[in-house]
Amino acid sequence: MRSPGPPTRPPRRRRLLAAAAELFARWGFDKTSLDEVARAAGVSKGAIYLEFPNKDALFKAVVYRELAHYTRDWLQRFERDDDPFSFVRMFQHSIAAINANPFVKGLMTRDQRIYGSFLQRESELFAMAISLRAELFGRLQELGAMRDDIPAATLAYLISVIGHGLVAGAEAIPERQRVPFEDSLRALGLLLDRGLAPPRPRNRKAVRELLLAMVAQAQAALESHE
Amino acid sequence: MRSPGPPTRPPRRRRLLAAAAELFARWGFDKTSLDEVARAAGVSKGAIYLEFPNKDALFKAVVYRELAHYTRDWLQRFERDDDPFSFVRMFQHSIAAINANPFVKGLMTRDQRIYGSFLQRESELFAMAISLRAELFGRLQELGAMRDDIPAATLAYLISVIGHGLVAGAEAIPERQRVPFEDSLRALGLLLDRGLAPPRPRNRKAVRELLLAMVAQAQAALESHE
DNA sequence: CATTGACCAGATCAGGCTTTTCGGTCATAA
DNA sequence: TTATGACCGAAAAGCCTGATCTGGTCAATG
Repeated sequence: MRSPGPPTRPPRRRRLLAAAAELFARWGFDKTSLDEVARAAGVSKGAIYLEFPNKDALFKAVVYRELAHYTRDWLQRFERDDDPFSFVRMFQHSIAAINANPFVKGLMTRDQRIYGSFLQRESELFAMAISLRAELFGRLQELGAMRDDIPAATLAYLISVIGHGLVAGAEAIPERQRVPFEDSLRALGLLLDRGLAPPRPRNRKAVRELLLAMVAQAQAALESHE
Repeated sequence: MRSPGPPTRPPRRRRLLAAAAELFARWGFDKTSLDEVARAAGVSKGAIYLEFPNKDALFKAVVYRELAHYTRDWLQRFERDDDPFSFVRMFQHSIAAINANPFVKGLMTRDQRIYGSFLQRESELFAMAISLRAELFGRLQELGAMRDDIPAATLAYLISVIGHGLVAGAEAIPERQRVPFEDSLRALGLLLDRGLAPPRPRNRKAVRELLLAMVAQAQAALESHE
């Protein structure tokens, strides 16, 4: 028996994904050619088509890979944190992890430079980010860990656009008045900590456990996806 | 004696500003020619240069005019509201008014379609929006109407990028998952209402008065600017 | 003296053409 | 059977040239 997932995960596929991730991150979807990817991965161009049906699929696989990385990053930041649970930390870690990953950041801000023409064709990826968040919030509400007088879907949407503003908006603000990313992140955390808190707080330890479990589960799902 | 402000406010200038506002809003800075503006205003092209030193100045004057309109709009929404004071209302009104004015909305989101090449040259306008907000927040903090454990400047920045996310981010979210603007606005209001509240709330009536006075003052300043 | 609009120079655009690039295929090689 | 890379067609990128547009000026007008 083997761990679940498609038949085999040939190393060639990993090398292709790694090479593609690097090139896509640097040059973007449109300006990265499959010839370059093949060369960087040390295989022939034809080999790409033995692993992926087309360029879009390769790119999407890279994004899934990066989403898994992001989730793992988030999880690690969370676990390293001794605070049992608070929205401050949850969002600080989440948005810091988003900001650290160009693909996830680009996904959130619809960065034309990275996603290029892929943007017009694909919407599944964009939808996923929000529904994952909505699901998480719904669970937190059920658990009494988050205010429930606002629908989870609305909160998920709101947090998404706020995150968008935080990572994209920074560039829209004149340098002189910009606030260091960490400062704005902490301030947002403080804001949400109060803004999202339930009327009477629950067992924070249990919430932390649930949260970690959910994130780990999402990460596993993303990784199996490749 | 005459009300303060530059010497005279010839009607020609008003007509030019009105015509320019309409054309710029429809076609954007780059694709609106001064010939068209002159024709729409019923004056000659040369007359534009008797009022404004160049196209940039005309455009900037239009933006100031629109900022004054926006502030008046905000003020009216506020006054029509019987709730003495709450951040819910304050931000709902503010962002609703922003969203209703293409120039202010475009200023906030750095809309290339309206601001075009003007964007690269100008930063003063962008800076102003934030510093006005920072000043307002500072006063609210002094008055004990807003939490003061976060610097006013940081809060102003944060609210700005959140607003950016709210009006710009909407377009970045797949239709299917989008939440009606009013819903997200109300949710944000609820969030900030708790998130920004001071430890012990003050006289809300007084806060409302102060706020109205400050906004009115800002509006007057903008209007005198033309 | 206030106002006009013909005029200018520089930038932009249109379009027709050639060259290059690139996703995807498949006969061939190992 | 697995993997390669030369090859294909379509699309994009350059490129050139002439036409057009447009911000800004200023002699002429009333």
